[in-house]
Amino acid sequence: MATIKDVAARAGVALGTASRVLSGSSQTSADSRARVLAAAAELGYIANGPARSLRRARTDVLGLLVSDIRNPFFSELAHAAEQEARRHGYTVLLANANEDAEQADAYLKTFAAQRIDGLLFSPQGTVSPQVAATLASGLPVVFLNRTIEGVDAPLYGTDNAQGVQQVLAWLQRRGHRDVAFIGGPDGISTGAERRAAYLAGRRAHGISTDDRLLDAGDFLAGGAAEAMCRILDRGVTFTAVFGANGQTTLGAVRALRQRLGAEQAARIEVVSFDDLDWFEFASPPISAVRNDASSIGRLGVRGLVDLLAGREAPGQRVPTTFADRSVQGTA
Amino acid sequence: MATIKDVAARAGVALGTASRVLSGSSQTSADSRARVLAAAAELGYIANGPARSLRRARTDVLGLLVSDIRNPFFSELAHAAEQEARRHGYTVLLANANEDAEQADAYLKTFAAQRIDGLLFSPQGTVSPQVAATLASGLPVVFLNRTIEGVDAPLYGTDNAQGVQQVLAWLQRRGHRDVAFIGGPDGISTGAERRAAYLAGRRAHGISTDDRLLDAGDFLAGGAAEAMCRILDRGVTFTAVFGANGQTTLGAVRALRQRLGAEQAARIEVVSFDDLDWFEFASPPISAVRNDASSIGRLGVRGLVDLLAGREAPGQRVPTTFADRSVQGTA
DNA sequence: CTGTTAGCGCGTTCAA
DNA sequence: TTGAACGCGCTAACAG
Repeated sequence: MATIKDVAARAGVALGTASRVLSGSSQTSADSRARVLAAAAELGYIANGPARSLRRARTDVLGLLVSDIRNPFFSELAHAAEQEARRHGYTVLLANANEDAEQADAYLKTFAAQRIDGLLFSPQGTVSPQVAATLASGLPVVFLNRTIEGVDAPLYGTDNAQGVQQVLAWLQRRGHRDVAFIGGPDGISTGAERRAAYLAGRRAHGISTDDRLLDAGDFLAGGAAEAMCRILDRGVTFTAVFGANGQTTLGAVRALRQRLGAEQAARIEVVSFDDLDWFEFASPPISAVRNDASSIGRLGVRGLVDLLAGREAPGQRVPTTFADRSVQGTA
Repeated sequence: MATIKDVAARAGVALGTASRVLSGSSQTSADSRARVLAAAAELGYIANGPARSLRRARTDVLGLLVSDIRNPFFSELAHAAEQEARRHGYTVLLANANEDAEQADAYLKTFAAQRIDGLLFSPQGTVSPQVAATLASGLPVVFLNRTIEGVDAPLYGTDNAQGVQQVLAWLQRRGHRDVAFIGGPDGISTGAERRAAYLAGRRAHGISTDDRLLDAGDFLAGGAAEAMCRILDRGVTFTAVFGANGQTTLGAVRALRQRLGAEQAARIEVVSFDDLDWFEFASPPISAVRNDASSIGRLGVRGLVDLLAGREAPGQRVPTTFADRSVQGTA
């Protein structure tokens, strides 16, 4: 692979001149500029990133640590973040914690070794030693979607309170009184916020405050299905189910159909935080809070870029919209 | 951030000794080993990756370029690949071409700049100049799921012929004669292979050879919906639809329901290459070829690791299974 | 087994 | 504007 030395030799200039042309740092004569560029093109020169990083003490790489890349919310977020980062001249190193604090720690170490310039982080909720070390290191950090209590880093995430309000309003409009709520882990900020907003608002929207209708999973389909089963086992009746994220709703619907059969299950209306492709096909169709992953990813990157440029990054709550798919004439 | 020099000073040994202990290259005395390790722990030393890469002329980073990270098949594949790579001591740099050859080129350039050690590649089908340069550079490459005609690199992918056979057998068992087929781009190897297998096998399975029942999209929901509409517009009747990948099936179902309404659409059976979470909830449920993304990702990484170690990597077709969800008593 | 030293490729400083 | 020289942090080669 050609080095800058090869380029300089071919262009008949000194190494320094070639470097100046290629990294555009200072003025060069039109003549040497042209010759260096031509030589570089002929040789297919691509600067050696590690060498450049070593010298400049920055990598132009941002780390993105998400909790579960198979969750469509995060894969869309990752996609948007990547696009936005590229626009600002950064490469994204994507890591998937797989909802597992140990893996998150391992990746944070990898990020540190790679000397990323900044971190986009969707945390598990716990402050492990590695997380603490990362935060203490002075690395610019932005939280995406989830935050950690007491940590001073801007959060770019969904307006959970607003989303839950939309669900509550919908439940009331649909006349539901007995509603099963399947939340997420309380240690994850989105889980806690959505649960808190639901508990705070249910009475005012005419919804039963019977806590036997409440349970929580792990924000994955499996744990949510178990939670749904526990509620069913308690023998309280309900006419609607509210799943606190997309995977949770998936698990809940699965459990309902398995336990009650498709026909009985279809008598229960389902509403979800997070909108998924197939909700329109469910019977009955599932209404949902649209959680704008793209915007969160994009804004998060912009915030981090601001931080890196020494500017302020205040964080931001992204508004939700509600997709009402309830069928006319039923209630 | 602490350097190896700091560690050596603190441990009271020379730089080289610290390096030997920390990278475990050669034998060191138990004493210096203990002292270096202690010093490193106290300082929270993490080796500078770029510097190490520069010196060793390798990065221990693998590039993974997928065509669409928002496609669940690829997000699962990426997840599995990442896990497997980690087991072998590699970090994965994930890039998303977004089904766009230009973006793919941009990422290949980034990979080259980062000096990745090897590439896992799910190509668009076209050999752009950048793809050609990458292949010509001698970088070890493995294709995942898709290949490029005439390029000599091992492919780890689905056994498309087998999968299509399973669909054909199912269609025959269900007594379908008039089947609409929505394929993918012919330039993508999976699109071409699935289409070829379908065309080759349909007559033997008692399926109409009327080519008005054939169309193709872009392997995304939007293009597939358009293809479905074109078939509907031709006015030929059919009792089943076969979507050549998951997103295609999604688009097809959407189009059917929009054009025919949910009730009429429910009279048409749908079968898919790729299995998605929600197929069990569709009415009627959608049967599907299970496409083992995890295995493909895992095997691909192993193949690339073999290549990097100077061993052979023959490539492999991963067998499919079929999820028959057809409802008893109907046909 | 350990200390010393060269140099990976690059950007930047200092002189000219 | 340009050339020459230095050093980023690390590993490997060599000498002891």
